[in-house]
Amino acid sequence: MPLEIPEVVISRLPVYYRLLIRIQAEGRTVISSQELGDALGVTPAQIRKDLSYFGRFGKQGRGYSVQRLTEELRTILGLERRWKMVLVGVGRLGRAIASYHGFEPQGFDVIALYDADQSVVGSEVSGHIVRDAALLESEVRANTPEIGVVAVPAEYAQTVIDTLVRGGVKAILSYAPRAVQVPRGVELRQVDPVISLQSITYHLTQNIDSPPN
Amino acid sequence: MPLEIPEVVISRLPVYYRLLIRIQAEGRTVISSQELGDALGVTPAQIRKDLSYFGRFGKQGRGYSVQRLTEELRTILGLERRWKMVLVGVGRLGRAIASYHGFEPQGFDVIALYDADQSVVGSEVSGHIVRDAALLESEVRANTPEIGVVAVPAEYAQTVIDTLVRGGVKAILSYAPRAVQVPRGVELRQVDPVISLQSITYHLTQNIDSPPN
DNA sequence: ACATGATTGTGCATCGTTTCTCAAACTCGC
DNA sequence: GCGAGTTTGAGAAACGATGCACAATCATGT
Repeated sequence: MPLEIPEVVISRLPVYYRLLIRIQAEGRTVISSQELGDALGVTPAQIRKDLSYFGRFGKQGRGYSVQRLTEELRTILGLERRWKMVLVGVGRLGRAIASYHGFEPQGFDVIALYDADQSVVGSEVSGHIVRDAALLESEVRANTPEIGVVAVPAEYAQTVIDTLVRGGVKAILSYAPRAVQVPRGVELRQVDPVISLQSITYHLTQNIDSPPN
Repeated sequence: MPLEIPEVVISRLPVYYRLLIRIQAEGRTVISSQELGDALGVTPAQIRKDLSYFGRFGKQGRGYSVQRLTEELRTILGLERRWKMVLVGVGRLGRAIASYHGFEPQGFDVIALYDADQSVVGSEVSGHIVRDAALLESEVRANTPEIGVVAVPAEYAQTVIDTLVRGGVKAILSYAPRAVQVPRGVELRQVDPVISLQSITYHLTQNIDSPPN
């Protein structure tokens, strides 16, 4: 809390956390920064420095207790509690997100689905009755989900995000294929495979028969 | 080609590109780095510096020709051609990816689907007959897709990626929820909404009643 | 033709991140 | 209990990215 922690550091913690969960499941009880680094393809120094922002969790000559470190990261990341999410947009993509089974085991619950299309409002999707997007702001205000997941067409994304923020949501996970803005104090993450692919193709285009150095 | 371009710069180009496509659709013909920066929430200097790695595309006193800049970025990013992808894993997630309509308009074609589960091999998914994952390496070698998309369970992801790489794929887009490694010369991008959410919750946990400064 | 105003491209300073390094602390075997 | 071997935590150096600031250039209107 005293020191300002770099955002890059925060973004790596979930990666460490997930690896530790797996290592724990494999039955290991102690692990060194060297081994962690090998498994992730990063330097051991980076892992030690990242962790040192939050405390002294290791033991010289020995390494880190897998259980202890897992618990520390869980606390640091706020993963000891469950988080409520609302999903806006139940088209093709929204339905896939709604039926994705990877959120719930990690503590993220989709509590409601919204769409502006009256022909899907009222229908059932993944165990939820789709609600009218016109109710979004007031219901967000009432039910206080922490996170809004946006899976609407690009042209509506900014408006939906503005509405979620007005309703009091403090974080947005956007799947919409366009740049959007959020006010200070609201967290934004964008999931966009096409953007990822388009930086891949830059490299594929360069390496026309120039092998790795 | 002479100078080494920072990876962060490359990763921003697709974002600029997409914005420019939209601006072009809106009918604008010229735009300044100031306006681009405003629309993306970054400084104009960053945009100018990023673009200056590749050439001098702007005009003092005027800005950038939207059409010219769009074309330049398309060339730089290698988006003038189409790219072949194979998708491995046609479970819940794989099916969603296979039926995602956002790849094809951007030049990315899924040419084949693979799965190791014999009960889905041979069935039709999104217009493709699912092929046996045992054939993956040889068929990749024969059909030379540039990109492998991986949507298999975490425990198989590394093996599948190794197979794709042996087959000659030069880039991997992994949706598997675990850290994986690729050899030098192979591009890797990971799509992982849960990891994104877990860095969000760090911030939500911090801001317990401490308003934005 | 010239003055005014706008905007680029880039050198440089600043800021942020990563890696190196090593003293201190610990383990383990004998 | 001691010595050899490990490994952490953190200061400092090295490296990398960002933003400032301004000369150079261009557009526009008079």
